[in-house]
Amino acid sequence: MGQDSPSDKTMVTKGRRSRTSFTEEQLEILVQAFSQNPYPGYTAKQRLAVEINAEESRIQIWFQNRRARHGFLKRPKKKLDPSKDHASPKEKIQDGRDRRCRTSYTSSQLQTLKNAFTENPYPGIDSREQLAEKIGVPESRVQLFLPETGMAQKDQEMKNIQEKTNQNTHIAGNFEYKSVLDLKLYLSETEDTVATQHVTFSKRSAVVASGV
Amino acid sequence: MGQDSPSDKTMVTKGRRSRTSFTEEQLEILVQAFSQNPYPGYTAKQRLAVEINAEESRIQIWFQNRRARHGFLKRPKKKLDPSKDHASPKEKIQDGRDRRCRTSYTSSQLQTLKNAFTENPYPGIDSREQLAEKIGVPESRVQLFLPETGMAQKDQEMKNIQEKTNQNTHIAGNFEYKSVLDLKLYLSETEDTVATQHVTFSKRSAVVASGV
DNA sequence: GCGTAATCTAATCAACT
DNA sequence: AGTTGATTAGCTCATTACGC
DNA sequence: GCGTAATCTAATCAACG
DNA sequence: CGTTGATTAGCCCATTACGC
Repeated sequence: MGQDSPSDKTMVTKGRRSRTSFTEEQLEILVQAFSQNPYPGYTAKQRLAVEINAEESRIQIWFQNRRARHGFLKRPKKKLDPSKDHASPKEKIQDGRDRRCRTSYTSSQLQTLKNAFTENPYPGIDSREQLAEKIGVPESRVQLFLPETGMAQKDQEMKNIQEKTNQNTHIAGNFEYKSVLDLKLYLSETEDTVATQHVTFSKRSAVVASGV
Repeated sequence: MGQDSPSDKTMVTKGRRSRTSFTEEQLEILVQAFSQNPYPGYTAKQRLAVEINAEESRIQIWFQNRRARHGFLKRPKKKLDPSKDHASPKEKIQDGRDRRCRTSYTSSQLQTLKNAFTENPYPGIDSREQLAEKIGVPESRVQLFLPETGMAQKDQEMKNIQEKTNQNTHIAGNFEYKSVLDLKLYLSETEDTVATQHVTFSKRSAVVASGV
């Protein structure tokens, strides 16, 4: 899905944010911070933002790109380096648990956002800042709002539920079931009597390993 | 749900269509037509509209109000008066089968309508005519569009599906099931062996009458 | 607990040098 | 043309975790 | 066949005489 | 203030029937 006609691309890509260029000193600080922790929390990013005089969202993007391009893929599940110092237990844990506070939108704000979304799902930077000004929300939040929630979400959800309802039937024991959820119920009801069944249960598929 | 504060009512009821007043002769013709057929088809209404020089939608409303207020409730299912003439079989059947052609909306028109709807679910006559002009559709269609389709519909649909998914569990045989659909499957699988079960199956509930 | 904002990865687009 | 900031998709909605 | 525009009823709002 | 045109809801989406 790479090469489309350039016409629709111009629709999509009009008015993007002007490219930020960091100075030498700014980059120095960023690289230094990255080497210490490629996954800074919100406060860390905020601190950096103040330190180098940039928006926090730009720093967010910088870290994302840096992570994607300078190795360091696969975010460590908990802490990847237990050999390091673990002296101050409170100072070290700035890894995952520190993020921007959830912004909650009033219904009128949601209205405005949804309307803007239906009119143009890919607003340029100017439209976004206009919106941000209008509803009193940082532009970075407006930018991230659209894919997150709103109508498209609802459409998708509906489609999924539809498909889930029309899901292929599964076989368990002597019976046929339509929904994985019900299969689970059935198995949990019978697992005392038929204890040797091995069931792999994921969100969307269930496989019965052994027969009755 | 009758008496709310008058404030929101003014929001809802601002800018309604100016009250049409029919002349004596117009009323005479309308009453005459009503006595012949209280449920005129589209062509009949159109004919009347030309005859008395009024919009077809106004005539529609007039007939609705007349039906509601001058007896004649309970629309006959097929034809309520078989004792009458049945000589010309083609001329008589102008009852239900003659209606305005479906207007189909382009996606851009739908966009405009939906946006207008989310901005203001109850537009006044002026907003409606503005919209109608903008998208090239009769105002009467714009007026009727909003409750018909659009977003609200989708919301309702989702809510229903949600409820269907979270339906109460049912008991059949020794097992517990979550979905009525699955209950149906189960029963159909076992109905040879347990043939005396009586099942009432509707869209939303299934009741097992007899035990195993 | 559910809803959903925040966050993430992978891929691509595009401005600047 | 390479570098790198910005944007987009994420397809049985990506994953996580927090506010209400 | 499904999606949905057209149509309907019952109730209420509200302008005009 | 009654008559009557206009509007709104229709609560497990009001019902009907037509276009695609």
